[in-house]
Amino acid sequence: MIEAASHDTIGDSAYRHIREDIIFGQLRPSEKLRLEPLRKRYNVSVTTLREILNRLTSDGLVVAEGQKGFEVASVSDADLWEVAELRMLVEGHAVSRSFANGDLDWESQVVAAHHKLHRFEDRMISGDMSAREDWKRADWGFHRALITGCGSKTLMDLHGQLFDKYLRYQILTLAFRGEPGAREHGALLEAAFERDSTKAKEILSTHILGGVEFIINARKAAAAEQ
Amino acid sequence: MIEAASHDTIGDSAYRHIREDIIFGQLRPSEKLRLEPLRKRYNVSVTTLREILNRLTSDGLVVAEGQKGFEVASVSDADLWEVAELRMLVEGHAVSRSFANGDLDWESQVVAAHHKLHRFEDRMISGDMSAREDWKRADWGFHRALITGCGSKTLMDLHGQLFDKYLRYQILTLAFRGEPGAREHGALLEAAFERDSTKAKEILSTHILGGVEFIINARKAAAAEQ
DNA sequence: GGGCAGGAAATTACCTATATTATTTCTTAT
DNA sequence: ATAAGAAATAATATAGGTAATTTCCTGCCC
Repeated sequence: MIEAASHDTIGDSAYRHIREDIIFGQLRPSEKLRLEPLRKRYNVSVTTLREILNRLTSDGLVVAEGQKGFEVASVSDADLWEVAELRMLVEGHAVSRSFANGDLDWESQVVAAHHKLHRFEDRMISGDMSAREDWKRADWGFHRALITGCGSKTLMDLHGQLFDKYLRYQILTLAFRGEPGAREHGALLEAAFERDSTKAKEILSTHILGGVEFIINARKAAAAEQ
Repeated sequence: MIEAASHDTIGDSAYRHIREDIIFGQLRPSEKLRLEPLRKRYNVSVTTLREILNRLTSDGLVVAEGQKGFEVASVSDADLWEVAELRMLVEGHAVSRSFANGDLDWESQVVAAHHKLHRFEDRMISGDMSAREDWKRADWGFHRALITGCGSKTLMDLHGQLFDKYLRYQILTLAFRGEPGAREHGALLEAAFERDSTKAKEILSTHILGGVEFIINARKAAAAEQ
């Protein structure tokens, strides 16, 4: 969920790789990140690896304790709530700004992003779960498109951080809510046309809270199966 | 503005040191951070130094470009606006949550923090500018105390990041607004007693916007002097 | 059997040294 | 003056080694 830059070092690309592996669950929550095995897995030296883990620590996806090394940030319902609440706050604000500033180009981008997302949603709803990762990327793309008009890089970066953390929970629980989520996306598109940011914020809150509830139920079910 | 942990490594303490030096202007905005001189200055190896700079990059206080190395994040009026706006949003939200949850212990902490701040403000207003750094720390302490009741670590961390960035602008311009700022702090304390979060948000917005205006004027004046 | 010491093994944090690669600066010829 | 190429500089990446800490194992005692 981070764009590749033209000038990037080995460290940068390994950083993105590890970051995605955490978000997409290849590296499990609370998993101990031993340096030697990881170094081999990502084909980098210990030094470079440590630089990467330090960055991820500042991102909040990895925790480093004393001299005990690194591990993947843990997950909990409480943390999910915190992340979701902040996402509502920040994304809601960004959407307002975007609606106020966005021009026709922006509007077109939003339409394009929604179209793409909608196609994937249709496939998912009709039972084809193979495109789950692509669908998630399209979801990310649509929500990003909605806020690109906000005109604040700081705000966009912050949103990216929060969205990624939220996304990890969705991926971990394989959560696809189906039609309700898709309907909300449609309603968000409508609100964008009308530049009605109050309405958009409401939908967004429903959307995110609905997602949290869904994820928490899925987590409960998974825990009960143990 | 970051608490020292009991178990900290050389890297951790150097990280805090460099961070403070950026925020307090010892390392100037846009300053190129050459590895060899810095290594000597902070008594660490290149390896450790690079780990630290990578962390600061994720914090947004340092930027790393391609293979051109690191430099201190630049400053601009536009960036200040972005940071200030986000601080209003996040701190306002945190204050609401804090007012809703805070118990008597919390209230007492707020009183204590305000008392300390008030003393420094008196000294500053009467012309004694020697305690500028202490005053800034007390300012930080008061704003932090107001939100400690929010009950969300994610939110507190995020606020810390934003406050630090804002603080750098204040320090860089040696900004002390005097009585208006002090009055607003008093009003915030009052709002805390009354648990009136709407009022607190309003005061906070005035407080931060007033600060931004003051800083931008000071920056203009400094630029004109060149 | 459960808990608790003590020591061995593993792991991390940190440093130095070195190779490689990219960028910047300086030179030189046109 | 300008463009091309060479030299110098600086950043990235790797390896290897030391010291300190943590973790794990084993035997002992209650």
